[in-house]
Amino acid sequence: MPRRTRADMTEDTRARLIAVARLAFGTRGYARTSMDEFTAEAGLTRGALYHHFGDKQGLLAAVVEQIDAEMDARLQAISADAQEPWQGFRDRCRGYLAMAREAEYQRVVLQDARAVLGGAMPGAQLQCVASLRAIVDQLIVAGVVAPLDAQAVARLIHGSLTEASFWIAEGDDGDARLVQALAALELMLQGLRAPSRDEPAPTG
Amino acid sequence: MPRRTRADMTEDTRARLIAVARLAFGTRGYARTSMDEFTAEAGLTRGALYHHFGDKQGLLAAVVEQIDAEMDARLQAISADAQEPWQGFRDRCRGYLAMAREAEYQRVVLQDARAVLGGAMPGAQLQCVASLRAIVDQLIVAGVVAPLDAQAVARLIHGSLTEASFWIAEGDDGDARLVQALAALELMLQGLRAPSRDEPAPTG
DNA sequence: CCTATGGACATACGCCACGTATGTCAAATA
DNA sequence: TATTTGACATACGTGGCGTATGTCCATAGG
Repeated sequence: MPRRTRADMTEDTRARLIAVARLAFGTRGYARTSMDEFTAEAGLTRGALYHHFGDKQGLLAAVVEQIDAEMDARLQAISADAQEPWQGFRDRCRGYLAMAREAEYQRVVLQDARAVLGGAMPGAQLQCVASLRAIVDQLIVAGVVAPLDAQAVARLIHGSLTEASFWIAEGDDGDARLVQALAALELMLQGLRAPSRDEPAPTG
Repeated sequence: MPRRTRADMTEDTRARLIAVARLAFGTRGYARTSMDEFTAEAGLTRGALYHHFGDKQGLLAAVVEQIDAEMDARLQAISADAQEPWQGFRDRCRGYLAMAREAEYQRVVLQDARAVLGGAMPGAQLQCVASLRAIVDQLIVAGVVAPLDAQAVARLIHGSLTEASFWIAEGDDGDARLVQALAALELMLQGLRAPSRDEPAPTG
């Protein structure tokens, strides 16, 4: 077995391409990133790019997939070490709201990916949303959350959190907006809970 | 007073430019719309475009402004003729969820505008969101909604509704997803209501 | 060990599209 | 009627994407 096989070097350049693209897309944005300059920064040419990813969109898809995978792993870690299922769900939502404030995530995943890769990118095709849906499904089966469509709940929550992350990032008042958003989120999530037996159904 | 003054004709071409661009952006999307072809369809050249709107982004901003104004007017009509304040708020949210399913709105406002005009476009700078915030503010003052930050609540709701509109549009099962989304929305909105005196505070 | 094949890139080309600079003509104004 | 201003059209330069073509090296097979 040779020390460095051909497949290894190939995977290296792929990873390097994605890493440099991730940085460029995250800072300059997708449209303002030239494939000539970008590949030069990676020490390659456009030939390597189109060989591996087909076109500019394919590169963006690869970058989004990597960012999404990392985000999902971080969120799974949060919801995993929770004693109560509801707490895991709640903490995961709060964690996502905090993480989605990162400029790279907003720019690449929430802005560019949606426009370039079509409206289906976030939140369909996103591991973050799929995991959230699974958690909601478990909560519904356990009777903690009211009997609703798990997909609908997951998308509603995901949408509110992403939009809130933009709002928080717009403000320059530190974490003041984050606190406000978390308070409002708390009540909206509470509304999803299945009513206990001795609790009267809400009127209106 | 001449029958058709110069300013009238100018406004005509402006309106025609916006109308044709609105159609093109709504069907082909922003990126795939050539300014050469588009202006030709309007019976003009690119000279007229750059004279009135500065650049392609300026044209998109004008189109978004028009679409948003129309949407806001339709929503104001809904929330205006409601006997109870809460009903007006609730119906407005439901109405927006139904309207946001339109392909033109999704494509132009929710997809392209966010990426091209920056992340601040929807929902800041959008009349829809500003009106929703005002309604929430009134409900908070009236004690119907819990004491929260109206901006945060409005953005959370707006985000969930836009995301849900994409999810509904992705499905081909008619209005089944709309019904599911409305059910989940109902509970999330109920969670925002201020607790009445004889009602115990939610635990957890 | 030698050859052939295929994949991993680099190089070169054409095309499209945006923005700008310049020109023209009609309307408003004095 | 002379002048100015604004509403367009025309022409040009530039940048960037995708593709076609070429080259080189690693791996497989005899």
